[in-house]
Amino acid sequence: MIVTLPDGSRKEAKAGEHWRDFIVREIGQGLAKSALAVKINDAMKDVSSPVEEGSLVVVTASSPDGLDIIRHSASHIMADAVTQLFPGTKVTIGPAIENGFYYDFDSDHRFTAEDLERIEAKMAEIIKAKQPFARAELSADEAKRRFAELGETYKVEIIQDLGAPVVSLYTHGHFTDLCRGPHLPDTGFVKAHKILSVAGAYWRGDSKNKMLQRIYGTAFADKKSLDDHLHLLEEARERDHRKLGPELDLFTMTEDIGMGLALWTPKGGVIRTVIENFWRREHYRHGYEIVYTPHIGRSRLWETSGHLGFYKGNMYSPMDIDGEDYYVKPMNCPFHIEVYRRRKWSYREFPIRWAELGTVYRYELSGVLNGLKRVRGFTQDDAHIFCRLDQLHDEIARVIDFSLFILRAYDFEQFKVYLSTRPAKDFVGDVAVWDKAEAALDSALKASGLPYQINPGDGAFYGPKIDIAVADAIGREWQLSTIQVDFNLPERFDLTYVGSDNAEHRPIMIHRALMGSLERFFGVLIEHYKGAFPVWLSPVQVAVVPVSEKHLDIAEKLENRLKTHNIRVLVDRRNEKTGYKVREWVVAKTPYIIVVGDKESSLDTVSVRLRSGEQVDMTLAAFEEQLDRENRGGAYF
RNA sequence: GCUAGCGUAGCUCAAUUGGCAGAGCCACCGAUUUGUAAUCGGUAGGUUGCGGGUUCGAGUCCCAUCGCUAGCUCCA
Repeated sequence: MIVTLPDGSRKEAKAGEHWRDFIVREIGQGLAKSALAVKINDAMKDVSSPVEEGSLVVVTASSPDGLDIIRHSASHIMADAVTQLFPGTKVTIGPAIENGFYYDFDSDHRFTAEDLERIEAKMAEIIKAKQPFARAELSADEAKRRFAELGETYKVEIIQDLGAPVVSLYTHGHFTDLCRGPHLPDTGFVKAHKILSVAGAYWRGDSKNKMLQRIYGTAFADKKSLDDHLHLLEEARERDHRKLGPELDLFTMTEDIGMGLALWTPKGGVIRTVIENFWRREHYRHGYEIVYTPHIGRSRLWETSGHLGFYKGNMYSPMDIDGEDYYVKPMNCPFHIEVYRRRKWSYREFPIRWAELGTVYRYELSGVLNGLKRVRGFTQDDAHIFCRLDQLHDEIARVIDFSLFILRAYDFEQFKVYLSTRPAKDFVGDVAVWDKAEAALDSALKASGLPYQINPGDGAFYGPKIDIAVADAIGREWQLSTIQVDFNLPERFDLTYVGSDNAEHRPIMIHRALMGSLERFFGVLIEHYKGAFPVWLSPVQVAVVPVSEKHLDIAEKLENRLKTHNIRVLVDRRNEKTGYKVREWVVAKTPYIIVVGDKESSLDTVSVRLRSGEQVDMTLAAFEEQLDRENRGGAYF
């Protein structure tokens, strides 16, 4: 029996022996010890499973596959611990997930924070005992009988639904679970684990089913990786825009206004003003025109657009105006289309690019609302491009470039791009047009030089789309830009243009948003910058702290001088000690704090305190030059 | 929407088994004239989210409601 290793070497395996023995003999003791599982012909198997012919990859903790196995095994260990500590608990499913694992339990007992600690400790015992994971295969009927005897009704249901004649069970210690595997050689391979939280989850994710208790945990190959991960969680907590936003007085939400509706405070307003001005300036520069449209429209509009058919669940009830139903807009597109429909268009005028910071309202389930990241009222940095099919490639390429330009301005450096293609069924438009559009998106992406991933069948029913996600300062991914081709609305609204052949043709529409929504983008920015906005975005760029009342004159002189540079500068006139005032501006994450006293009477040099806490004396001229640069010339305020 | 947890002054938090709602910061007033992360003293601030109920007595227990937080298939 021939086994091919990743380096291409071919080894002889003895029929009947287990992978562990093979690895010890043919590869080495070291790898045998760190082997968590094997991947034979791309199928994951236990190290204790019999050898097979094919190409072998030994899975260790350093691979994502290995980490998944550690976590999956950890979820079994957790289920073991929970059933030991809380007899009568029914187990359901417990997969490895992106940053850990979970297991869903059905129990009359409500798991508390203290319970989680006990579970974690019990798991440590099981891990210390190095109990081997043993695989057994048996008939589905036999397995059903065994789980039924144990009262594990969910397992019986799962086996039923699987419909497979034979299923596999994994046992460690006295705990047996239905599982596809593979698993670690023994429980001791879980080197670091942590139980994180508990929350409700419906059986099979269906709200009609019973609510189970889902316990989340994570596991790693070593203590340091776990600690790093916990630090990341802590870091995320510190950056949380829901904490920083009100703390830095950037935005607020009130019970009286309603959930999911944000208020931008004056300081947040400064940031938004800069973001919007930058956006407007760059849109004009990039060949867009800006339009403004109202917040409501007659039901007839939304019938034509199809929103009342397929989007009604996200729209608010209509209001009656003179006996007519009007709807608050959940999207801007029908309005831009009406702008288009006001007259005839020639192919010579294409492409047409219309942008709007359009405020929309969408019903979202109360439970999914989340700070600024998921709200019910928000402003999209929306635009619609009307073009011909042959212009699609260039237009998409331009939008991608533009998107990256905008996002890079906010210090996002890493991007992930997703191309979603035609759904298998339930789509509008010709397949041939879809194919051409997808080819255009694909080649535009290739031209951008960005790596991208194709999500087959994930496109909207009306056209393929490109989504761009950024990685923030701590590596979390946020999908911001979306570029969607639309074959549907031009059809529904019977949009036309006159071609060179003097005949009428159907334009293609592109919907796109670069930041997504200003609210969500702001939330992401707060976390990305940890509230320490770069100078051009900072609400207060320079705080001038006079040492005493005697120095108010010189402070105001400095203030006026900086104002001529369009700098947002404030003099702290309060009757407090210097240290007190400095502290407050530091806490507010002000980029520059300048203390002025007797030493600065001439203002030739100023004493500048940087965010780092470093204090530098520099000439006023040099400081102004630096500010101008960092403030992008004050062009956006 | 559903499940669980949580709502005390603008903020951060106290308040024994049900037994007089309190502190610091912030704000305001006064003193102080200050040199790079908190000067001192005083004053004000509350129908304990809102509404019911149990009780001699409710921040505490019960019901309802509003809001916040976590989660609600990444399928054995």
